Amino acid sequence: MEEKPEAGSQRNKARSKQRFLDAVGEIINTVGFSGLKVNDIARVAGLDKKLMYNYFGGRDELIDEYIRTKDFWTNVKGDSENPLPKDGGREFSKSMLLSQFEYVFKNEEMQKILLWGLLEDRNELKKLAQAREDSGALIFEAITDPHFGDQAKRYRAVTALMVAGIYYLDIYASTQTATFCGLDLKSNEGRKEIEEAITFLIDKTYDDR
Amino acid sequence: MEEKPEAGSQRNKARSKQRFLDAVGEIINTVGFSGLKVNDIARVAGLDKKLMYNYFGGRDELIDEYIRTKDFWTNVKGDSENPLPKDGGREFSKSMLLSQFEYVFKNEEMQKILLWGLLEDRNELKKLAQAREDSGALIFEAITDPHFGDQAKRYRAVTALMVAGIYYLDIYASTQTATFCGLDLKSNEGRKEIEEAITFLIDKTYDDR
DNA sequence: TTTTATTATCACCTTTTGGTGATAAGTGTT
DNA sequence: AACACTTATCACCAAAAGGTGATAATAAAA
Repeated sequence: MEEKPEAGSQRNKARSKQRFLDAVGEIINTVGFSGLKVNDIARVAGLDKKLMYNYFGGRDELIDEYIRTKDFWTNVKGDSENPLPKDGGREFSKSMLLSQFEYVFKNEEMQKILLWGLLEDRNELKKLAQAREDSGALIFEAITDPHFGDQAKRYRAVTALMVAGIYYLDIYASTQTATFCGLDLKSNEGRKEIEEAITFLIDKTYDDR
Repeated sequence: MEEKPEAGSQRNKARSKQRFLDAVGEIINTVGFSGLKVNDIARVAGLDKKLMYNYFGGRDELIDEYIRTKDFWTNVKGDSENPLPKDGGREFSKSMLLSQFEYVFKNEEMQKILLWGLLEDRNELKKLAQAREDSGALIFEAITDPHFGDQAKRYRAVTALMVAGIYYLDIYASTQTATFCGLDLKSNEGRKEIEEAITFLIDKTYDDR
């Protein structure tokens, strides 16, 4: 009953489990959610499907485990012990939104996860959405709520619109060929317009307080 | 070779076709896109699947026809012969965005279509996206572009963020139980915050010109 | 080396799904 | 009534998909 075979050995439970998880990601990125069939996952993983049942319990449990590995947000909050910014978080907000705009655009796997959360009411996806909320709450409560005072909800609503808009526009850019409001969201020009609008709107919101 | 049997007759091609189209909508709204299986569509329609092949050619063609019936946007542009508003479209923009926010929230079928456009690269869905663009272009070119002049693209980018944000938030509200940026998008309070933010941001954008 | 436990594959089964030819049941015409 | 035409159902097939017991191959322990 040994637990840690050498890395190069032919038989390795941990490595096989990872191959199944990787296969899920690859299928989602290439074929889409509808491609997550038992036989196809096993084929992409290069292993027998029986192992999937042995190691995870079944396809659903494998997918849940995959989702759990994709918690992109818990990493974000890392710098929570920074000193309180003097500008009430104005520059922090702008750079956070702009980096989200770029990050989601480049990270198709993240786009898929976001979409997935709007499609299926799978429990693990709800947990992920909740994790995003918890992560964001830390920032709101520590930085922007104190700064905006009784206007705190106004700022949250503005942020909600921006974040949601960023998500949608990035996903749209990756999947649709058409423009959006006449802007080419794939081009540098189009994206620059959006970035400037984000900066503009956040500035106006801070100016108004 | 009579073409129009009485409405109450047992055999009626037009009515049967409509039943298939309705079945597609019902399945999308209850089960989701993954539920669009040939046998299930026929079962929900209450007809034999063979008719689906006879009348539409197959499932894909049926679905395409369904999508074609869901062109929500061509109806919107109805009032294009209105006189040019003196405020550069400020109030028009606000009321349009606010009514979109409410309309999409209440119309789950529309949410599904929007989501679908981000998921599959089906040709009919691209056409729908293009139709939205064409419809919006009329408003931009007639009203807001002239008003904003060399800032026209700035306004378009702001609108893009708002519209995209509205879509995402409404879909999120219908599918996720969690809050978004701490706001309960299902509640009147939460939605009021968003509405006020929309009004605020559009006003600031017009004020800045 | 033999033994034991783990890792992996294989063959096989059942259910689901997509698809179609043959045929029945209405509908209107002559 | 006999006829032709349209509408609808049925029985059936093939392929795809999910799922599992038996068994082989490997690695570690005895």
